[in-house]
Amino acid sequence: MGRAPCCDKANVKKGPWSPDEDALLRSYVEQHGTGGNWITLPQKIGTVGLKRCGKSCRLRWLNYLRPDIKHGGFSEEEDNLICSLYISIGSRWSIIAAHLPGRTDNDIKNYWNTKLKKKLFGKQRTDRRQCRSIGTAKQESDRFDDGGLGIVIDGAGQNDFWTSTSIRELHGEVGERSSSDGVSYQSPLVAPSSPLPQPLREDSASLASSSLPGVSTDLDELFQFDLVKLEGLDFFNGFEGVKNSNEVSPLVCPSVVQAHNELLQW
DNA sequence: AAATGTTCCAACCGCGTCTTG
DNA sequence: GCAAGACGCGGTTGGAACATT
Repeated sequence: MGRAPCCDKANVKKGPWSPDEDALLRSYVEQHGTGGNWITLPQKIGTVGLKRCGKSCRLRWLNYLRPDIKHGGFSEEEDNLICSLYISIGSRWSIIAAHLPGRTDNDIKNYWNTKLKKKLFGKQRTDRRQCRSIGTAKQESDRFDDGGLGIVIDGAGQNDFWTSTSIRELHGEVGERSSSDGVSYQSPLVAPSSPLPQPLREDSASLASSSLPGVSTDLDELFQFDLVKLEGLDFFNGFEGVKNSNEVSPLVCPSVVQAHNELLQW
C-alpha cells in the first residue's frame, strides 16, 4: 500500500505559475502566513482557492516569492563557498543554502549542476584530454560528469564519513549533539593520516581490482584523483595549496572555515 | 532562415524524517 | 509505541531560450 497523495492530483494545476497565481499566493502568505500547513493553504486562498498542490505552493514561495530571495548571478565569494561546502559535505543543498543568505537550495543546486561543476572540473577535463587522445569529446564529457565527479566528491570523504543522519545531527536539526549512538563521525575536513579516507581507499582498491570488463581500467584511472582531480581546484581561492598537502583540509576560505567550525560545534 | 543541439532553470516527484494525536 | 499526515530534501525532468551548424 503506497503513501496517500498529498493532494487531489486531478484537480490541481501543474507547470509554470502565472503572475495571477503568484500574486494570490504572495498576498495571502504576507497577510496570514502559511498557517503551519501548506497542504490546506491552497483552499484558503481567495474565493475559489488556488488550484495548486500545497507542496507546489511551498516550493513557489520558498524558491521564488519570498521577499528575501536574492536573484541574479552568484559572486566569486559565493562560488568559492558553494564549492568548498560541496566538497566538504556533498550535495546537502539546504545546509549549503543556509550559509548563503538569500539563496535557495534549488538555486544553488541548479547553479552547481549547470555552471559550477563545469567551472570546477572543466580545467581537469582539458588536462585529461591532453593525456587521452581516444574517445569523442561527448564521451569524455559524460565520463567526467558522471563517474569522475561522483568519485571526487566521495574521495573528499562525504559518503563514508558524513551520512545524512550525521550531517543532520551535526547541524543541530535534531537538537542535540550526536554521540549517543556511539559512532564517531570523522570530519573529512580534519586531516586524516592519508590523503584519502581509508574506507574509500579500500573500496576503490577492491572495485578497481574487480573483474568487470572495462571497470578496472576506468577505475584505475579515476582513482588517481588524489592529486590529479584536485588540481582542478586550484583556481578557487579557498583551495590553494591543497594539491601539495598531505592534509585533506582545503579550508582556507574564511567563510568555509566558519561553516565547518559550526558543524564541529555540534 | 531553418534545423539541430545545448544550456539553464522552474517545477515535479518520491522518499526519509518529523510531528501529532 | 504506533500510524497517519505534513514537511523538507535531493534528484530529475520539461521546455523555453539561446547557440551552432
